[in-house]
Amino acid sequence: MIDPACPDAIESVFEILDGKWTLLLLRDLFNGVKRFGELRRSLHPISPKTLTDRLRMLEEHGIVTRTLYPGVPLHVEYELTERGQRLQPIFAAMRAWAESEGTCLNKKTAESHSSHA
Amino acid sequence: MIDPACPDAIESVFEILDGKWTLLLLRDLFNGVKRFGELRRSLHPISPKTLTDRLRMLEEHGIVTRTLYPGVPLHVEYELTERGQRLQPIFAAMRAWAESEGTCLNKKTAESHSSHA
DNA sequence: CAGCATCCACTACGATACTG
DNA sequence: CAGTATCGTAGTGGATGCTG
Repeated sequence: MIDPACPDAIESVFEILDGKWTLLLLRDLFNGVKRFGELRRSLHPISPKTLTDRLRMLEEHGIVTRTLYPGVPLHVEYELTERGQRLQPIFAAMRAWAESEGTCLNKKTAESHSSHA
Repeated sequence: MIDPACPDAIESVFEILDGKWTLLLLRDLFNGVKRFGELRRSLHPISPKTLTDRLRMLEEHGIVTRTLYPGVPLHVEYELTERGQRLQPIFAAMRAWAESEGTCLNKKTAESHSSHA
């Protein structure tokens, strides 16, 4: 049953989590304050454009805060808000499911060979 | 910290939930067995192509089963597997988050000044 | 009824180069 | 360091028409 007052609450949440690097990005931020370059290295082949896009989107949704420390060289820190921290149960539920299903579910569950990444 | 044995479990789950109508589709299926046309009407402006795509994807992931009842006219039923049913806690977590944040989070959080939470 | 085939529009993402 | 600007590409979803 869906709360009538909030019919597509789930979609709203999903909207926040959507995007190619969002989950990994949040995972990093759950571990504490991070700098732009730090995230970039951690997410490895992510482009600066995409990383910025994700960060801005999360900012708009009130999930992360951006803090600029003036000076040269630049220093910017990203940190989860309280609201962002509260997303953790969702991650926990996802992880729990994946683990309970065993085998980490290979991306190609129903096939023997993979062709899509 | 992430389970080292399953580093991107969350991504795997997200991969299943991804796609434009997946969440609403699953929401419908949580309510019981559904027929193609039934889902199509419920998801309203969804195209048959997309609905089929989602259904097939979920089938491949072992989330739903497709049952064909031969005869004319055709009769096909879709139903969640046990594996699919176990996704519910994830939905519950998402819904809980959205509701705890109040206001169902309008898609345009940052547009107007929603200083009141 | 329950799809499949085809074409098309859109947009998300990546690569690259440049700037305060 | 932390981005922005621009461009190109690939994938994703929609519209439509046809079929078992």
